[in-house]
Amino acid sequence: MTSFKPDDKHHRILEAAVQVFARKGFAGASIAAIAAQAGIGKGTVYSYFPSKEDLFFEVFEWFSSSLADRARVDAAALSGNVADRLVALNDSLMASWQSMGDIYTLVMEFWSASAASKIRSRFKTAFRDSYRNFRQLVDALLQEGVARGEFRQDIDTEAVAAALVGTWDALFLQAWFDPRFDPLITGRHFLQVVLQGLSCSGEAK
Amino acid sequence: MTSFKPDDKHHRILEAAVQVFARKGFAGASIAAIAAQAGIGKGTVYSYFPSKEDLFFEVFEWFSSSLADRARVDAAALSGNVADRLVALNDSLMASWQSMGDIYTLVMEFWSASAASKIRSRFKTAFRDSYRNFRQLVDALLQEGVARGEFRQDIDTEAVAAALVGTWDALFLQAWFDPRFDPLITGRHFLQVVLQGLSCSGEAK
Amino acid sequence: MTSFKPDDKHHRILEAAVQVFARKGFAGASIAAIAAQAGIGKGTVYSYFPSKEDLFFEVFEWFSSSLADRARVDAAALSGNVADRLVALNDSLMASWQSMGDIYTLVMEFWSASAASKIRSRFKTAFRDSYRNFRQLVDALLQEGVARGEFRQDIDTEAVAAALVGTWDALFLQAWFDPRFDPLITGRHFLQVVLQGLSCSGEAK
Amino acid sequence: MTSFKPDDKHHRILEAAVQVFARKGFAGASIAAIAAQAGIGKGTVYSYFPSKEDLFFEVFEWFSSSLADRARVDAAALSGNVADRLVALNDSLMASWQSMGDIYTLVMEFWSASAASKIRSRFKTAFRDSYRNFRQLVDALLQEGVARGEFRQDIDTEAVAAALVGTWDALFLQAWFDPRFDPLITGRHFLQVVLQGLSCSGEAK
DNA sequence: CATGAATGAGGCTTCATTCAT
DNA sequence: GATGAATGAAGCCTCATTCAT
Repeated sequence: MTSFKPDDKHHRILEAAVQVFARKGFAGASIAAIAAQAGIGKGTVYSYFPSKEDLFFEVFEWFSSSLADRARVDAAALSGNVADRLVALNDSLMASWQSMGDIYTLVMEFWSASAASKIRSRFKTAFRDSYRNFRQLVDALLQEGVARGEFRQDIDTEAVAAALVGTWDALFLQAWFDPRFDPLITGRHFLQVVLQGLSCSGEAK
Repeated sequence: MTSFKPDDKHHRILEAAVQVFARKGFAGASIAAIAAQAGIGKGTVYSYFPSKEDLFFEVFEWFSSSLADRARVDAAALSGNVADRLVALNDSLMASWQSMGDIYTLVMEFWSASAASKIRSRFKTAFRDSYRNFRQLVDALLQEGVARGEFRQDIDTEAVAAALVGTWDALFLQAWFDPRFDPLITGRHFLQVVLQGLSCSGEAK
Repeated sequence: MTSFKPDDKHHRILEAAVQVFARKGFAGASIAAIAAQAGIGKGTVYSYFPSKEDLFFEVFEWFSSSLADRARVDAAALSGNVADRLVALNDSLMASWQSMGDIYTLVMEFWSASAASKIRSRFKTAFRDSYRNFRQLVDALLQEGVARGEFRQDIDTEAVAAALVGTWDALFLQAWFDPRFDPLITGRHFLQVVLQGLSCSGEAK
Repeated sequence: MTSFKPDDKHHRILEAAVQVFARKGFAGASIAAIAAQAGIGKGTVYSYFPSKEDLFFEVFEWFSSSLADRARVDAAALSGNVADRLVALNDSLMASWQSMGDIYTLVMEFWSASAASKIRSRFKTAFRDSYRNFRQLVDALLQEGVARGEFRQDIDTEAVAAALVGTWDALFLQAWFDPRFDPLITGRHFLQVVLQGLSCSGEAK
């Protein structure tokens, strides 16, 4: 997950920061700990990052773009049936989160930072854009489904895209709190219902 | 939203803490600021709460049980059609979040606290239980729908309940990041699709 | 050891203070703890004692005069042989300390207070007088021994008195640090040597 | 008395701590005051000592080992006559204490710390060992005196050693309380009596 | 009189950041 | 460049003391 040119100091620090921020949270992580984890001196961190918050923000950017890349690749990977591609996206995302292991806690730290850190507006903007992008990606998929006649014409693809994106987020959140909870299967089962709703022109309500 | 008997000191402090934690986050909030907001001396806080973390946790408990109460009431309010009740729940939840205003950021602080604070396990457990309860509440609704013949027999109600709960969470989160985003309408539109999927027995996939 | 008219509030507080100061030291003892131990309200302490330090000083005075009374009684009790009376005094003092149990730590707190508390000069003066009195008491005994012909004429009774007083103090101190150390027996054996030195006109040095 | 390599920060802080603890006591001394006395920042203290209590304990260790070294040297210095060496030890100890000046109050703080501080057991153990060592040192001297025929065979050298050690402690304590009191002369005069008692085989009691 | 709620000064400790080496 | 020693602001928390009830 975290792979850089191993000798690049900037990356070494970033990798270390990922670990330490994930383990201790933003407030609990000390520059000293990050430097130690990176195997360098405290002062060196400041030659590469202007402040602890900037370092944290770069961790966020790296994290966020890693995920976006992954999703983009997944969405493009399959062709043909849109429904299958959505299921594949579900599986891939859940697996992706699962593979992050301890790093997942970073997400919660990012949320918190966007709510209350000194540079919250930077986080908020980035989060907003990141969500917009992801929604667009899913929206494009859905529209393709509509175009291909897989889905009904009258659906609000933007709304469904937003909701699906959110559901994936939230399923993994619940899974993080609850070891008994299986987000992948839950996601799949739910997706079946949604796909049903997308395709059949029923009289629900 | 935050209304207590105005002369009860414990409540005064809790109210102040809600404001300050929401504005500054857990780490950024100082006991001094909370005391000032409550119009009392710093030391007084400590005759009502053993520590900053305990105070924060009580804020969480208050917040979390307020929401749970609200949801329970909403779910029970209407009778008859389950689909309508789910829509009502959607509307009520979104309105409820919306009415919280700045206080919403607390949720993100709670998530962060459950990831990295010194009392994270308390938060994790409470969150887990809180999600379980909410899922059960929605699950019960869905099962009622199945029993009443509104929904198909073969759906995984638990999965759908979990996903819906998550979707509501996540829609509001996205709305918080993005002023252009309307969670209530988005939620309704998505819900229509889901309800469609729940009711019509199609051949999606 | 600590016996007062049980319904006298002043004494109740003093008794409680003895316990708490002994257990926690001056700095570690809180007025709240003392009040609780006395079974009264915090504020009440201040109707009887102007400040924590004054309360502590009264504890000191009580302690110190209790000991002085005891010593005076012991010294007067026996008549006849001065040597025997010194041995009896040794035994009585050591038993007296021993019977104090946990309260002994107060002595160390008093020393500390006389070195560094805000009212150190009060403590110093009181300690000085208390030592002077005790030295005089022992000196009088020794002089009686000289007068009775039990001891040699050429001894510096004041020096011996001071040293004996100090030895008793210090033996018990060592015993407090070291459970293997028996101050009573050690005191007796040493006293035999001293009595020997007091009586026989030898050519040592 | 307190002399270290002047440029070693660890020692600079220790020296400053000695002064401030002696002047204000453990509870009354603030890290800020110690840092100021050392001419450094508050935070620097914590890169050399983990806590105020640890710093205090190191002051104790320094103090205690300084004294022990001194005593050991003194005891070894003279050879020949044991009686003379005991007198020399008396003189040296008293002079040693006297030269400490204000620093003497540390002893009382140490006692207090061993009675009631949070790390009392560390102090108690250290004190116990320190007393044991000093008693052994004096005991060895006395046994040499017995072996050389200077002293009688039937004396309890351990008891006499313990008592002498205590007497020296206590004489200086009395002197600290009472400016009129001369511990050196008092100690010498008393020692004459003890030496008499050690040497002449009399019939006292 | 007795109480205990309220206070705020004060102290330990942490840690982001700087800067001389 | 890299380092880590030094700093001091900032924050949690305790507790002696006051005072309204």
